[in-house]
Amino acid sequence: MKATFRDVKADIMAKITSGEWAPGGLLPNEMDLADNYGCARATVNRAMRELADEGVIERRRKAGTRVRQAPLRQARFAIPIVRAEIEGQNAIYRYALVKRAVLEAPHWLCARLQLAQGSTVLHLTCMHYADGAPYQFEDRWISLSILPQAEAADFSTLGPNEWLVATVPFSDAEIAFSATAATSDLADYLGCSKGEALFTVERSTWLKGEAITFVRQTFRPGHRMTTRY
Amino acid sequence: MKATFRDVKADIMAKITSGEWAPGGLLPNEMDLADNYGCARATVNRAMRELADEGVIERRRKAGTRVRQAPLRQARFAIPIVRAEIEGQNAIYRYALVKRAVLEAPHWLCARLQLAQGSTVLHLTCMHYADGAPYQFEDRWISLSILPQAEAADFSTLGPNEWLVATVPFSDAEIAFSATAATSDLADYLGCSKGEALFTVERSTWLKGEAITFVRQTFRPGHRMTTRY
DNA sequence: GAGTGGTCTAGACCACGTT
DNA sequence: ACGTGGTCTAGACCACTCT
Repeated sequence: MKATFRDVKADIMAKITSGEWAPGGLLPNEMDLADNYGCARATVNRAMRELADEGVIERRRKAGTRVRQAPLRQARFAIPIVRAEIEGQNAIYRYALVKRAVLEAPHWLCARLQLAQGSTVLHLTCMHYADGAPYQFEDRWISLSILPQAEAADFSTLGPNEWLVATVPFSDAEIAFSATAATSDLADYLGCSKGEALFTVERSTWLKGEAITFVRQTFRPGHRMTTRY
Repeated sequence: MKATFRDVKADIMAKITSGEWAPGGLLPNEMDLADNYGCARATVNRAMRELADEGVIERRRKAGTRVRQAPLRQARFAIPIVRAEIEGQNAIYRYALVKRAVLEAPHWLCARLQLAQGSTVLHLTCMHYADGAPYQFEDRWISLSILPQAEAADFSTLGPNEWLVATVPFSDAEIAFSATAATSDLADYLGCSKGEALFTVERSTWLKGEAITFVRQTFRPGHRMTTRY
């Protein structure tokens, strides 16, 4: 009758959902729980650490472990490459480069990315299609001071999204979701009416504190981003 | 000079970002790494397990550990209570119950929640204000077969959001983000123009497989949901 | 069959924060 | 000062899966 850390986790969770351990309530310490479950303290520790990560309980040295008053509800989102997202829906993916320009970073971009005024950036606008229908409009800005090789890259067949993931696989990012009304340009590209409500994702990316890229992705009308938790 | 699991994690991460261990590449096994770092295998194991959780590496018994080809980019979102969200911005929160009705669940709701046809539900519509200005419109449906006590609850001062979190603290949920155009009703409640683009969150919640509630939260124009990862 | 990661143990020491 | 969680160790056995 040896308990695994999953058993312990499930049992603690059950005692919380059943109300036996109420929000704000103090749980037994790790040693006592280990005795009760007949397992090592490390096993209880792992179970409780994961529950704390998930926002179910709160742990403080000396003060002990408590059930969170307002359980942290949190969701995890996969941030997919557009190609993978479309192909995952069994649709045919097509990519097109709309515009490419090298220019001095506009002020709003410098502010967003904490980029030095006067930096040179690569500005790309692209379209992504699913089964021939407009799927996403991508407005991409890449810092050429950090990624000078982007200027030589061929974005006519490979999207900047994929190029960046291959070139700078790991980075810090800030992501924002919102709803925006279609401008007439966007309406043309996405084949919708001007003013329609469009789901928008904006992402700023840094590598070791240096700004890499900013992107605004605007989806066709009706797009939904979904997850479970 | 013994390495902690954080040291090991950071060093592995550095070797990956520097390109020493390329995407798809095989990493040394846990025993060898433990020897190199001069620590126990369990320490290496924890470091690598966390990196695997974060989507940086992929581990398979016997096949070993590899750097992910396409690193899983994932973001975590806190799903806040509206009150906390508003008060966190140092704004004054105000809540108002707009409508309350007990009725038979409409078909679309039964489909969404896998709810039995003919179930009785409580339908609430509410407004949330920040510093007196419309912030969010809440369209809430609660299953009375699972939560009969909701019928007696007083939602005139406490929002269903908070009541539910207190009553059913833990549950499974599906969440979807999208953009919708303001109907004339919504425009009136949120003080915006009809047709404006509004950020919308829909959430369906189950407890042990039983449908509890469905909610559609529509935010005032310009609302952004932000996170880092 | 054999090599890898997955997990558990019993013990130890440490860091932190409450008291 | 003291009790709690945080982490590490050295060893062990197991589960999976590749060959």
